[in-house]
Amino acid sequence: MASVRRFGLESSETRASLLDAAEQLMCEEGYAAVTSRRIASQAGLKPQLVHYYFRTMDDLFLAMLRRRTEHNRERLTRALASSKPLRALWEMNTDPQGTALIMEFSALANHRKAIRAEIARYAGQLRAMQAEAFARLPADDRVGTHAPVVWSMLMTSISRILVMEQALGISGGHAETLALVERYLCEFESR
Amino acid sequence: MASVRRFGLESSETRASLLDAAEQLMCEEGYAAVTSRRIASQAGLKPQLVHYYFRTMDDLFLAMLRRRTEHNRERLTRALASSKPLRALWEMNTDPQGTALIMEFSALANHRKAIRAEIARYAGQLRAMQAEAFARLPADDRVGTHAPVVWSMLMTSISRILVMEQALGISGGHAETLALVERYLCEFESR
DNA sequence: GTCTATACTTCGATAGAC
DNA sequence: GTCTATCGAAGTATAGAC
Repeated sequence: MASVRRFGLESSETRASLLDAAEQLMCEEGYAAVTSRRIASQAGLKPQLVHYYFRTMDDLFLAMLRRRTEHNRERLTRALASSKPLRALWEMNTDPQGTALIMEFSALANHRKAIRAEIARYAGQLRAMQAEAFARLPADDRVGTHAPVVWSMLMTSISRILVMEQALGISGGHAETLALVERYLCEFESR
Repeated sequence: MASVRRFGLESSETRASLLDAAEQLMCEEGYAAVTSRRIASQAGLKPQLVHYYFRTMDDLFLAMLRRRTEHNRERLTRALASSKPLRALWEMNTDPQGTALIMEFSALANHRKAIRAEIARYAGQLRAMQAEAFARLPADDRVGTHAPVVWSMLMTSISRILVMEQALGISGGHAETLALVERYLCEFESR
C-alpha cells in the first residue's frame, strides 16, 4: 500500500522560515547542528513540521542548497553587470556567511551523495561565469599572463582560504595577501 | 566525592588503533561519522574502550589533531631539508587525505572551541615554516615580486581548493592552474 | 497546516564485574 | 585492560487527531 503521508507546498512561508533557521544554524554551528529538533526550536515551531515540509533531511539540505544557489547566481549576475565586476566579484567571494555555508556544504557532501552532485553542478556554473568576467577585460599584458579560468580559480582559492582562516582565528600573511589582491584589482579595473 | 573512573595510558597500542580508526572514519565519511560506537566497530573493539582512553569526544578529537600535527610537522621539516623543498612542499599540500582531514577539522572547529584554538596554533606554525622555505630561495626577480609569507599563502590556497574540489567532482580550470603551478615550481627550482 | 503521541535508532557517558 | 549492563538525551521519521 502506498503511503498516505502528506507534504507542504514550496510556496509556504513556514517552509521558508524553516529554511532560514536551518541556514542560520549551519552558518553558526556547522552542519551537524542542523537537526529537525534544533531547526524547529530556532524557528519557534514543532520538529514534526520539518518532516511535513521535507520528506527527509537529505531533501532539506538539497532545498537549502538550491535556494542559496539561486540567490547567489542572481547576485553574481548583478555583480558581473556592474561597472567594476572584478571588485564586486571579490566582495561577493569574501562574504563570510556565504563562504561558511559553502564550506559546510562541501564537508556535508563528503557523506551525502545528493549534495555532492548538486555542489559540483553549481560550482561548475559559477566558475564559468566568473571566467567570463575575466575574459571580457581589455587584454593588456597583465591580464594575458593567465587564462581567464585560471584567474577565476585564483580568486576563488584566495578568498575562500582567507575567509575560512579568519573564522578560525588565523591571520598570518593575510594583510600582505589582501594588499596583493588590492593591487591587482586596481590594475585590472583602474578607472 | 571525586570520580574513581580510570583511564588508559598514551603509550597503549589499543589507544593508537582507536585513533587510526577515528582518522579513517573522519577521512572517508566526515567528522559526523566519528562516534564512539563507529570507531570501536571499525577497530574491532567495544565502544566503551573509547571512553576508557579518552575522557570525552573532545579529548579524542584533540588527540587526533595533535598526533596528526606532530606527524605533519616532521614531514614538513624533512620536506624543507630536501633538495627541492618547494616541490616537496607542493606534494605534501596536495595530499588528498591530509587535506580532507584539515577540512574536516576546520568544519569541526565551528562548534568545538578547543579544536579551534589548536588548529589556529598549528596553522600559524605551518605558515611560518613554509614562508621560511620561500625566504631561503635565491632572490631573483620572480621570487622577489611577493613576500615569502604571500607565496606560502598562495600555495596553501591553491592546493587546498584544488584537492577539495577534486574530491567533490569539480575540475573546471584545474588543468590550467596545475600547469601554472608547475611552471613556477620549475622556475623557482630549475631542474 | 499544525498538533500530540510515539516507534525506533544512535549517541555520549558511567558503574562495576572479570 | 576489557567486558556487560545501563542511563538519559537526542536523532529521524510516521500516524492520526484537530
